[in-house]
Amino acid sequence: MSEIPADISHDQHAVRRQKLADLRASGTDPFRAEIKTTHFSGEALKAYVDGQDNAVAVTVAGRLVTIRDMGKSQFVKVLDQEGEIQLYIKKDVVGDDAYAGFKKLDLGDIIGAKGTLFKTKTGEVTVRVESFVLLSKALRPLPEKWHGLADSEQVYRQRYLDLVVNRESRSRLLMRSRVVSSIRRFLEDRKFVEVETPILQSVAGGAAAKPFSTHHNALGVDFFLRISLELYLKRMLVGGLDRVFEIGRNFRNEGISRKHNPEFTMLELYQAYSDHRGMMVLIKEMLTTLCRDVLGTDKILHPSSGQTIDFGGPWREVSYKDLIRAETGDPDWFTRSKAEHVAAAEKLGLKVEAGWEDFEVTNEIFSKKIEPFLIQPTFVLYLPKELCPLAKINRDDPSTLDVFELCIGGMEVAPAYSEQNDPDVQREMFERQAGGEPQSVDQDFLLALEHGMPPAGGMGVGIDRLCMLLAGTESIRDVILFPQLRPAETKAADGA
RNA sequence: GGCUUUCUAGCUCAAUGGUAGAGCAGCUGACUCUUAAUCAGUAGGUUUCGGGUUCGAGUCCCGAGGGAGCCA
Repeated sequence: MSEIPADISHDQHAVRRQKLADLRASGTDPFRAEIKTTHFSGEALKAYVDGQDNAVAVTVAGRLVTIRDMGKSQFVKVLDQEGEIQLYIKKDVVGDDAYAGFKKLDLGDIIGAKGTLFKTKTGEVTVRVESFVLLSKALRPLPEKWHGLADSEQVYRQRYLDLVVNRESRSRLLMRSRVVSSIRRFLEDRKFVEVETPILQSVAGGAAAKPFSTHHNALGVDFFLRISLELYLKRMLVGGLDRVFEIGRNFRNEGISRKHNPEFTMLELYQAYSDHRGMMVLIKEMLTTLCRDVLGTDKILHPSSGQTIDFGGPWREVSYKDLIRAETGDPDWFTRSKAEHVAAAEKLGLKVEAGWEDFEVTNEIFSKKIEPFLIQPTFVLYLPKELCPLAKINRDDPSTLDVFELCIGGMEVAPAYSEQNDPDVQREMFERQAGGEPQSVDQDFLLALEHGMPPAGGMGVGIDRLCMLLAGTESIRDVILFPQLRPAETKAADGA
């Protein structure tokens, strides 16, 4: 009994599996071929000498993303790390058998090709292929070539498809790599030393946030994933590393939104014998350098406000208190009672939670009515002392701290402090914040401070948000390769 | 967590409560400088899942799941 073979022509996966089986039957393993490339696509395009067709030999490799078949010749494009390059395959150059093999290739296959560079009549530098090899068979089709991949869920869950098919995603995510490497270069040029500190911590300190918890089996103890880098980097200052930084992942067990991913990347840096004023100079230099490195300009468009953010000019400096006074129209705001603050906040249309402290009511005005409108780079100086237990108290106004928060594009991009290094004051501030939960005070850090930490300026920069600014995007998911999603049942790969 | 919205072919999208369609991709064929190549032909669906209303549901209702946005 023979079955009528099923028509698989509509099923691209089945068609490709059949091609794979045919290749294997003919003795080639389409996953084992080797090639020595000589150029990335971008390098090859640059290697062409104008007017001298077929003078330069190249071997390139990449994923087949476009096929234009004209019978006895075809133009195709392959994509590699640097972008696309066009290949031209002619039957009478590669020979009948090879050409027939080329016709069997599918979009998505990874191939290598050897040939010489020439310019087509429309002026595109192209490889005239002399030989090629299939390096890896793609068993699944690529998304549509013109519209790309639009379904945001698939974009995030199958980011590799997004990267192949959506040019903007690709350049945005590659930009992030350049941001990080530009920052590293900037800091290393200024003698900052990069270190790595623990992610598993028994006290998750340095910020106010809910941590993730986990368990170490052999030690039989619970750990938290770090919520900031701060306390361990300051131990480095105690240890005599005067300029340190770390670029690393923090984890906060809170909601997920356009602006929040549970794991995100922070740069934190500490510089002995500096202070918050020194940090202002440093961050301005760093961000202008970064803009020039990555974008080649000082000015970037901020889409939601329509404004052009200018990193090049002087940056505004204003105190927290002045901003609040201006927003509320009340010059005596900071002498008024909590009840008066609550009433005024509600008048501004804000919801005030029952359990809030006085400073939280005021800060709600800052976060809802002021911060979102600070589009141009703005140093907000001298925040109320309740907002951070790790900074030095200001001498002239002991209700405030020697700190700033750099706001750009309506977001907090970089908080910086004159770091608290008095162990007694630090202990007091920790204990007040801990509110009687002794286990949440990092005693080991306080011990380190008692050994003496040099006066220092310190700063944190949210890398994700910085990238959002530079990329002109409104969603943190656009600058994170694999943003956190709810686990979904994925379509299993078949084992046919 | 709440509200709003969305889920249709591999992908991008259509379809008054009345026979589920198109473009790209696929398949067959033509074409030796194409640029979303072109031309001719052809196949492809558990409309996310489970219930319900109805003579009849992709469409209306209820529930579940995933995504997005707003709020917390």
